[in-house]
Amino acid sequence: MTFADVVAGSVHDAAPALIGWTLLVDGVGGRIVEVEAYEESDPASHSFGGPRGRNVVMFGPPGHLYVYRSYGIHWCANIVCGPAGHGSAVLLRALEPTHGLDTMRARRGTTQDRLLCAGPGRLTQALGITNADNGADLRDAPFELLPPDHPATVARTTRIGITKATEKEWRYLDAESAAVSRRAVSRA
DNA sequence: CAGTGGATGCTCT
DNA sequence: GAGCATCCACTGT
Repeated sequence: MTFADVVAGSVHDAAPALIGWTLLVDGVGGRIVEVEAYEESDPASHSFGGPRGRNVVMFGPPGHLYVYRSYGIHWCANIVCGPAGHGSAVLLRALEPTHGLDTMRARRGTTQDRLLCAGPGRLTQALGITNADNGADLRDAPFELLPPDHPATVARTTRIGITKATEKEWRYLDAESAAVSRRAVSRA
């Protein structure tokens, strides 16, 4: 199963299948341990209501990056999934840091390795992903995607930080990783 | 530990 | 002008 095959499928198949892949930007990054799925029919999704403004990348080909600014401060990164034109994407919420730890510590200004990539805003800061990467093809440099070296135990919960469609269990995480932004058991 | 509020910019399902 | 797919510093137990 190549990365292109994974992201070409339905976002609901692609999201859990992406857990365990390693994402690197210029050789810096880690193992994907937490994602959320968004699609066009989903009121919580930026693609809800069709292609307009910032969301046009979500309706493009799969395997590209969709980057947006969150709360005026942070960048958040998504991988476009599904057949082109479907407006679905997977939000990257947490990585387990494996490559270029010193670079990530410097960018994040912290020595707390547990929080280096635990959260969508932290992750983009650690990898140096910004608006300039919006629409980039993840098959091209400086990006690299490496397949899982061991199978992950994938857990499923409701999504974090949204106010619409909060009942959908479209958040997927590695149940055994300590690098996730919030544990599977912590429920409101 | 938990809970609260400020920072900050883009979109307007 | 309001609301937001967030994070951090601060407060009070």
